[in-house]
Amino acid sequence: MALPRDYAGQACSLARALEIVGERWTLLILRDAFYGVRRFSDFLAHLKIPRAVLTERLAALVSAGVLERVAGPGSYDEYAVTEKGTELWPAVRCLTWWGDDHYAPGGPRRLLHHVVCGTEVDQRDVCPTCQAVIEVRDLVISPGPGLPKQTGLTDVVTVALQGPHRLLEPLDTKAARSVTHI
Amino acid sequence: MALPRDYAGQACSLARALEIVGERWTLLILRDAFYGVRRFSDFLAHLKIPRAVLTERLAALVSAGVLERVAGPGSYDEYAVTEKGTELWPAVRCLTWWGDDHYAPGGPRRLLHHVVCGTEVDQRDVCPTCQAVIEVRDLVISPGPGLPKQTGLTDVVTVALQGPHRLLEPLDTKAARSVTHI
DNA sequence: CGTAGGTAGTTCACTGAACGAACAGGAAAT
DNA sequence: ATTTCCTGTTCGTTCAGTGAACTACCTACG
Repeated sequence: MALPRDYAGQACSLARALEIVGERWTLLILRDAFYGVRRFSDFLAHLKIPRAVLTERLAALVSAGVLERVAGPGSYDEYAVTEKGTELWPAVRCLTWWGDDHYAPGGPRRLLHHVVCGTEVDQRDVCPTCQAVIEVRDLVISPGPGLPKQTGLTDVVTVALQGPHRLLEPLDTKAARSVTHI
Repeated sequence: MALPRDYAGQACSLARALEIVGERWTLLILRDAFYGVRRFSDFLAHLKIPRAVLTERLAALVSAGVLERVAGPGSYDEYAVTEKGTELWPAVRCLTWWGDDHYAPGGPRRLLHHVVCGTEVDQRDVCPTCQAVIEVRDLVISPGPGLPKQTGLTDVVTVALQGPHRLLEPLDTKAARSVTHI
């Protein structure tokens, strides 16, 4: 979306929000973070984003408190979604839903189920079975009917998301990496 | 957000959606359209956006079917939100809510009430009183506690939004204009 | 060890979009 | 008839995005 310039003079909370997540690539980075991507190289491989832009966007998101830089299992840092960041999930979900409705002729590319009961959730993150609002961590994402098969993408994130995966749970990109080498 | 370039190769509905509404200014234009702005000059005055950019964004939104160009009361065309466009309301609302939560220390800048019962609505467009999902047209927006008073902005849209206003109802910018001339 | 390769950046030249001011043609107001 | 308003278009400048090359550090393996 938007460019790094601010929307000066707009007495509007939407403008404030867009100053944080409105720039090109930013929401896609955040979506990947919800999917469990945590490493610089994994964002890079999955999004095919210029390295300099990824560096800048991650720094901006950390600075805004949407992501935080934490020590990973190895000696490399990882980027994790903060509480403030998880509160952006509804926005990501709404936009994705709209895209599915209008630009996914084969049906949704990804499905979301409630982890405790397995029910597919509605557009408002309310579980039809449990009648309760679902936490982001209690959502499981899995490939949907509209997801193109075998598109030649072999990056570790794409491979790791071939199966169901709980949101915000770090992807096991190490395992996915070994799969691609077979 | 983003720039006019597409997010090629992303098998993701979020990327599709961002190709439509992810560019800089686009969501702010759409927000104004929900507020009832319909004329080129009113978007221009309220957003302080370069004319060439506004021309291009409006054309892109019309081309995408989010807005449609209709004959206005005078001899000038107006831009109206389509059904496809109204389906983007949840995304606009989610982002605005997040901005209010984190960047509006004085409370929400705008309040939303259900037109049939007057109840303030929750984050999911569900009316706590009616227990039903609310249509966009049934929402009334009014100035909230966090809205800065008397910021020197005298554009017709800002003036027209000083009072409560039903979403998608065309703003009476003519009346607002005469007010500013007093 | 030592080397080869992976990781997380930085730098740089090129391209393209955003910006703001000036200009243009038709409609409205007086 | 003249002026002002409205909806654009044009144009030069500025600035961000792009992709390739380069750097420094860390890890794995023989």
